[in-house]
Amino acid sequence: MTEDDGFELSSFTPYLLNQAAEAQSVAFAAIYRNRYGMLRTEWRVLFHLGRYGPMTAKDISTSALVHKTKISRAVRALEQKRFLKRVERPGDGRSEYLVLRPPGEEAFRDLCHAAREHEAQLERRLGQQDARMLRQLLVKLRET
Amino acid sequence: MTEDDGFELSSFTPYLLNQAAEAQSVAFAAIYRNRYGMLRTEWRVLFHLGRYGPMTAKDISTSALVHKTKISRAVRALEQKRFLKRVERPGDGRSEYLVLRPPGEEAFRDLCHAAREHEAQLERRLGQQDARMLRQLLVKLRET
DNA sequence: GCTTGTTAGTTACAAAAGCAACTATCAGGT
DNA sequence: ACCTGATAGTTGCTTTTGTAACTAACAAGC
Repeated sequence: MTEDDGFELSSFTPYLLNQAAEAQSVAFAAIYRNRYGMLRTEWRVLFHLGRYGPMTAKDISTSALVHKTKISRAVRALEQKRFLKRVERPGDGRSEYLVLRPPGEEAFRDLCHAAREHEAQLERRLGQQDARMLRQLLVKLRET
Repeated sequence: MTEDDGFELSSFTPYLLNQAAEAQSVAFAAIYRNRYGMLRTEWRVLFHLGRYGPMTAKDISTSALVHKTKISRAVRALEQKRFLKRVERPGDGRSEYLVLRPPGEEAFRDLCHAAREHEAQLERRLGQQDARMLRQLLVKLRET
C-alpha cells in the first residue's frame, strides 16, 4: 500500500468534467440529431451563423475552437441540407461567407428554444444558485 | 429579430462543460499517451484495477459508465502492453478477473502521482475554494 | 436434461475524428 | 512582375468510436 492508493478517480476534476459533459451533451445531442440529423459540429456552425450572422469557416473555427476540417465537413453537410449557402467574398477569393437560408434559420430558432428548455431543466435540477455558480466557475476555468 | 436571438452559446452549460472537459482531458491525456501510449479508456481501466483491485470487465464497465466494447478493447491493449493479465474465474466461465502485473502497477502509481500534480495545478489556477466548489457541483450534477 | 431467456465478452462493419498533405489565393518585399 | 511565406479551405488516409450481431456460458422452469 502506497499513499497513491488513496487517490480517487471519482473526484478527479477532469474525470468529473468528462462525465458531466458527456451526460449533458448526449441529452441535448439527441434533440438536434433526431429532429434534423445534425452532428455536434453542425449544430455549432448553425448556431454561430444564426447568432452572429454571416461569417467565414475560419471565423467559426477560431471562435468555437474547432479544427477547420471539422468545420469544413459540417459546412458541407449543412449545405446539402439546404440550411446555408456560400456567398462569394469580394476582397478575398480564398474564403466565402456562410449564410443561413430560411430552413436553416428556422432550425436555428427551434434549437435555441430547445436549448433554453434544456438549460431551464438543468436549473430545476441543480437549483438556480448552483446552476449559475457552475457556469461562472466554468467560465473562469476557460479564461484562467 | 426574435427573442431567441438573445440566446448565448458561450454561456450554455453543455457547451461550457464540453470546452472545459476537452481542455482538461487533453492536458492530462498527453501524459499517459506520451509516457505509456495509452488511450483514455485504458487509463480508466488501469485506474480501476489499481485502485480497487482485481475485477471483471463488466464491473469496470458498470462502475465507469463505459460501454463494454470500449472496455474490451482497452483490456486487450493493456494486456499487450503486459500491464495486466486475465485470471480464470472459478464460478463463472464467461468472465475473467483482470489483475495488474508489476509494470501495470508501476504505471498506475506513476499516473496517480501525475494526476495529483494535475489537480494541484488546477487548484492553483482556480483557487482552492473554487476548485472544491466546482468538484462539489459536478458531483451534485452527476447524482441529481 | 431440454428449452428459453439472460449475461459476459468479442468481433465486424459503419460512422466520425484526427492528422498531414495538397490546392488556391493572398500579402510583402525586392 | 516575381519570389517567399502565410492563410483558407479541401481531400485522403489512419485511428478511434458507435452499433449491432454474434459466441459462449449460465440460470430457471418445466
